[in-house]
Amino acid sequence: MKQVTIKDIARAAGVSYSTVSRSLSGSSEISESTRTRILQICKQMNYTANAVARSMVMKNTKLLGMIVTDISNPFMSELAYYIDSQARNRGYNILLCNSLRSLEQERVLFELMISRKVDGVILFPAESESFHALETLLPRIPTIFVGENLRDVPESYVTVDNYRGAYMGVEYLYRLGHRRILYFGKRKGSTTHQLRGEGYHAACRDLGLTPRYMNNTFASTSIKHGYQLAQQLFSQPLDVTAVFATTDTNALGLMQAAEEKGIRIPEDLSLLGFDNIRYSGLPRIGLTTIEQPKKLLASMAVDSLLEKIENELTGYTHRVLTPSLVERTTCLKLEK
Amino acid sequence: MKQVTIKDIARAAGVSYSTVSRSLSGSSEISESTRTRILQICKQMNYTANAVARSMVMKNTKLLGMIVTDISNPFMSELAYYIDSQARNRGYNILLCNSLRSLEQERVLFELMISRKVDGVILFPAESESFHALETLLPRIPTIFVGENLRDVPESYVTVDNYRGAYMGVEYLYRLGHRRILYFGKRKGSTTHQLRGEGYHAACRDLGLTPRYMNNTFASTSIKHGYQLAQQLFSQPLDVTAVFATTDTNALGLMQAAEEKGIRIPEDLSLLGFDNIRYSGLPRIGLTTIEQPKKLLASMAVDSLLEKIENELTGYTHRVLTPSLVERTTCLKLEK
DNA sequence: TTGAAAGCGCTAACAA
DNA sequence: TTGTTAGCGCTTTCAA
Repeated sequence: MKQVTIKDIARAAGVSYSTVSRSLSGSSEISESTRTRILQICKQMNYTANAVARSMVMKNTKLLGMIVTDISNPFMSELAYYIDSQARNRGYNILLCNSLRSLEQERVLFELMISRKVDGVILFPAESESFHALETLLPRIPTIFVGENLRDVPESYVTVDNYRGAYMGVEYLYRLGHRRILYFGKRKGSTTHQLRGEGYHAACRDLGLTPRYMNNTFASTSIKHGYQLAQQLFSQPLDVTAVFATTDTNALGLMQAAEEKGIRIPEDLSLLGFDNIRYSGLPRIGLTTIEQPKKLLASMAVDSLLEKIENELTGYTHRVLTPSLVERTTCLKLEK
Repeated sequence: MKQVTIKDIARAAGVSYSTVSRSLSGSSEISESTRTRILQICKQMNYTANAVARSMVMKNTKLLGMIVTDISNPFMSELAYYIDSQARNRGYNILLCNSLRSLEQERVLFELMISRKVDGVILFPAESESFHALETLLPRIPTIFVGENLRDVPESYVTVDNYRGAYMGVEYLYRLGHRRILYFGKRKGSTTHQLRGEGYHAACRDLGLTPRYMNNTFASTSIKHGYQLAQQLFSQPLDVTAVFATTDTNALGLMQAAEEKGIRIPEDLSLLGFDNIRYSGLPRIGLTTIEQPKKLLASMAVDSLLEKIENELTGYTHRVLTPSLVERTTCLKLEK
């Protein structure tokens, strides 16, 4: 598996290795004849440029670090797909890591990215504290936060307008005739979820409804935790007609608990989610939900980051996209 | 963002840079006193080793290329999660790419991996032809194929015993009393699916059943294609009591079509899948299926690959794991 | 125990 | 248009 280098090509072609380099880089002043001749020899000798060596001198790697909390989460993996394709179009590849929602892991990984000299990092923050935990490291490498509102934090991010999304959700349920709407799974430690809660609250206020919460005491909004939380909810009589779940995964957990309790959705209880993960569109599930535009989120993340990298931009940008409602079958219109 | 290098540290410490290098690499002969002194200075000056430069001289990158067909596919993303965690434990990181099931893309990506000097590649083949398409490139970099039987191909792979899994599935349905079992979604161009088909066929033969096929004419076994295929199936009277779908995603598509047609699962029709993707365990879905042990598959893939890399092993290994049945709610026991 | 120096494969400034 | 040379940041002989 001996590596064919530029020198071997130079020797074979009887030229200096800068000539070979020039032929390969396409640009530069060089005669068309030697150029094609050398390219031919490269092909014959099975030469493949060494990207590591090039990185060394070019001072870039054409690599983007992507730190997700968990790639097996459908929201992340869908975003990851779009990010990869967008990045590749622009000549970059993705170095993938999972932080497991641990601030400590996240920090280790971020340092790894610095060490590996990636050109930039796309970060799905482990928590709302991620910014502060990484603050000293951030100036060392262009970074964009994705999917989490960071409020007034001085670093770039792209996210959905969670406040607005929640507000829209309540309005929708209101229009269907619902007046007693529970906000299910409100979770601490995430600005995203805080904003969703605030949007819900504001809509209730504006529409004259009484806000009702069922807080999530668990660390995450997984299906399992939604299920456990819903078991608590269903252990006493229901006094609401609709539930607005803070995430689709939480909603799915609730659905499962409802099934077991014989509570029919939407006949007995309407259910609205948030995120529109792929699961939600599945047959038999058909979860009505507030959608995060994942493809757009991904391409904005890549664009913003590359803008920073390629134009050596300092400062930061905040991009906030408007979510939309995806109507499926879990919300019932109440007859008067 | 000026980069602090080993030279800066050396200058600050008043030693040569080989001394600094030795302090960092941990090993080597060096006095404990200077070692700690230098480490201190590194910390003070915020030094982070340049992994690219190290790769240059060490002739390894501690990077594993991972080429998947589509990371948003739940089977892949789950496997990717385990692979990352396993690789990281062993000091490697993952370079992620999506081939989109295109042989041509796959080849481009494989060459990219060579160029980037990853230490090895984990490949989820685009097709059964992947091996031949990459054959000339394979000797240049340690590679392991994952999730696809390649039969007698002289390259390492780890996969599940698809033949056996399908056989087990038929046996299970037989035990429940089913005698007319349709194999749904048989697809060309993939050894995996061919083997599943053969397992089904063999089981039918051994149990005295008549094999019945509904072939997949589409390129993939997605939910959507399963749905379309099932629409065809349901356009004429059903003469089977159970359907064995070639993948869970296909089964999910069929489920949707059944729902629309008013065909109840499992009351009117039993349904068995293959893969056990996460979707399948969801409430309301509860798909009974043949499970691929994803965590095990992932760790075997990493282990086999690292063995090849670190021991500079030549030759190849084939590892075939036995799948297992996961019983949920889509298969009905027929009363005599 | 430490330092000097070569070299990994490449690009680019400068000369010819 | 081409060749010569320095150097990217690091590890590792070899010598002191």
